[in-house]
Amino acid sequence: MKKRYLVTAALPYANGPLHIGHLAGAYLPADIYVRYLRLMGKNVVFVCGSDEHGAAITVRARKEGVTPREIVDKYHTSIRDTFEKIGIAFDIYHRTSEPLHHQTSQDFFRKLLENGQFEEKESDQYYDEVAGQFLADRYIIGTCPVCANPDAYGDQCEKCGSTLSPTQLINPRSTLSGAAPVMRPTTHWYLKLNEHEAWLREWINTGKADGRQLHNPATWKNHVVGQCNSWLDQGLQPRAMTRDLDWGVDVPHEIPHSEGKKLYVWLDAPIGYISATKQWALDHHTNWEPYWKDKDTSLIHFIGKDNIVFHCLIFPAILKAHGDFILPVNVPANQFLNLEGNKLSTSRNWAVWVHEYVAELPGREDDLRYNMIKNMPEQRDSEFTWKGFQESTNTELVGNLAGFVHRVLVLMHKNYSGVVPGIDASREFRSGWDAEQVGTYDSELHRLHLKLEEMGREVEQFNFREALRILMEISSAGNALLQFNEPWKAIKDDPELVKVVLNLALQYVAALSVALRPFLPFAAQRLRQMLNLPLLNDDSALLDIHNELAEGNPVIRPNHALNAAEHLFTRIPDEVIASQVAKLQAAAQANQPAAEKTAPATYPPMKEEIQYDDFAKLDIRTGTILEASKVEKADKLLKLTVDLGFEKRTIVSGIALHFQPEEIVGKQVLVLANLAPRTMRGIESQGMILMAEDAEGRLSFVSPETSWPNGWGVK
RNA sequence: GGCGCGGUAGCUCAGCUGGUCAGAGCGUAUGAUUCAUAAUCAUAAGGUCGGGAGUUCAAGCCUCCCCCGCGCUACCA
Repeated sequence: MKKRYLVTAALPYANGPLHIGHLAGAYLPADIYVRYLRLMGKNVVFVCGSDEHGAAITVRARKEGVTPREIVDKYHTSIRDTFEKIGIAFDIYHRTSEPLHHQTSQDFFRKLLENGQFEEKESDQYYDEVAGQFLADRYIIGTCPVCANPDAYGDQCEKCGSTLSPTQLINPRSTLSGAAPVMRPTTHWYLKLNEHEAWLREWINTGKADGRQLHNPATWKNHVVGQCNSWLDQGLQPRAMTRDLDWGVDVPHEIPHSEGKKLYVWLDAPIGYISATKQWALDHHTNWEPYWKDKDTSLIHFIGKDNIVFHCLIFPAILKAHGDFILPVNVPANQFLNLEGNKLSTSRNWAVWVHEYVAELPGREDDLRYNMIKNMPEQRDSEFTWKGFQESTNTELVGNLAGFVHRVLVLMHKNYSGVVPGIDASREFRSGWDAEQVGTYDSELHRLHLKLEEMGREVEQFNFREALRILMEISSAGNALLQFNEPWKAIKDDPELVKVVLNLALQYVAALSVALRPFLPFAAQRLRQMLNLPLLNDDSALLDIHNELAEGNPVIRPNHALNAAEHLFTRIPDEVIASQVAKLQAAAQANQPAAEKTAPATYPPMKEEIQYDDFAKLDIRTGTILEASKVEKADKLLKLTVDLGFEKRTIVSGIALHFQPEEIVGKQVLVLANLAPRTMRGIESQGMILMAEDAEGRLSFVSPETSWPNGWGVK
């Protein structure tokens, strides 16, 4: 067992609020894990913070007519408060705009440079000649090559979610000036990731690095290892660690060619974990370094699956390249959470926003946490539905758990005025775990202990759904214990039985008041209050219970006075669910027409003026498609044979997503006939078919109005 | 097209290196019960473990082919 733990949760990007997908993906599992470790008396630091740099934030700022600073301040505050309200208990929630972070990142850059980890390379990037600056991917918009959305960004299309590069965009234009950008050379520092490939492969697959066993790869999730190997097998390439950005951490100024260059996200965001730890250490007058550099520290990154490669390959490479840092022992990435059958989408407003949830359903933080843990996407994508949320709350939390707690407390007050009775330990009764079995107080306490241990093992293996299920089993067994022994009847003629049974049931409740804290921290405190036990802080309360149970001691001693019974959870009425569903749909619909309305307004800008001679260079001919077939191994390409009258041409055209080969045979088309041949997928294309494209990205052939002879010119 | 991860009872999901692995929770049905928020407890339902072929004494779990979902990636003049 390691001496200390450092747990990180992915830094939220400060250009929008938090939704339930973020929660289920990274923050909730991290929070459960950390709270559990604390209850077990472990030394653990849990860090997170806002990722506040990058072009998306400046784009948003310009759109809203404010400064980037105002954007990140707004969302940093909102996200931080939302985490607090939903009970995510970071030791520190830092931010990457802090000077401490800038220094930390720059120091990393200097160290990597010093270690010879970079190569300076020139590449061509889009440049806006009107605005006079290089364009971040996010500053370039154009038509998405996948879904034909005319307003896709250079890094991603928000309509279809495709990851893009600016050169893939059709008709790219600058968001700064509207001008068509031009390619221009620029210099950047590239991390020689290729040199790290070999050890990364070994480390990922065997857990060994530099001959030392650092982790057991069998404990890593399949999809994490799989995704890494997929990358490794394709060969790691040097990756640019700097960009031409205007909002971020400067490349240290003393370094030549650093003007205008910022550290790219790889050398910015993950280092935020380190600067957060530094700030935490400053605040607590302690040293941050053991948490990042001591072999006896377990470093664990909680992230969503979109972050696997960053955290399992690139960041470890950076840490190793630096030289002094430890590597993560696990990166338990979750998959994605869907909402009511569709992917969560910030831009389409298909989401449950956490800040709205906590405002609209106050006091129901744990209801949400419970349902999200129950459906946590641990191994595969999973689904949140309002109906399911209502069901899990009403049946499992209210019916099973709160019902159990309430009936125990009520029976305690009815029979013993709320004072825990002493018991006859030799008295036998029917076990709540099995109606056929006879149990004693000691044997049943022992069984409780085993269950708690079982739960703990699951948490340690990041199986949070299973861990929570085991706790609910304790509640069910408690209910069964009451059911089988019927204390409400036995009180008349067998009072000793009632004492044992109720005392035992109360031990279950008391154990749950601690064990539930990682999952349902608010309910756990309510329960403590009801039991008249001290509220939990982050001491080793669960470890203490383990120790007591191991000795055969109860969790609550006789003569302890309980507080009044209350409802731990309340039912969610149908109206609440109906209004949430309606709200979700209204938001989605409001968003739909808006997209259509704005679309026609964004015609591609006019290209620069040309002379007749330029036009005259184009040799456009009429032709007829004779044959058409799909190109092997290409989704978008059709191989066409076109009759130009005087000859037949083979033309490869990227229209396969729009037309079936059969339906276009015989079609009359216009062909740009003197375009230089180009080979695609091994086929030489001898020309280009002219197509019209609309705002939706639909394509139409451009043809003569009526049947027309092949091979004649167009002017 | 390539690669990765998935496709298990109505729903949401567990099933590690092949041999009590055919499971859990919810929903449903029937019965029991009334201390408890129309809560609880018991029992049941017969799911060809995406489809097909193969390896093996034995396969959700291994191999091959195919289909579907998600992610990454290639092609788009």
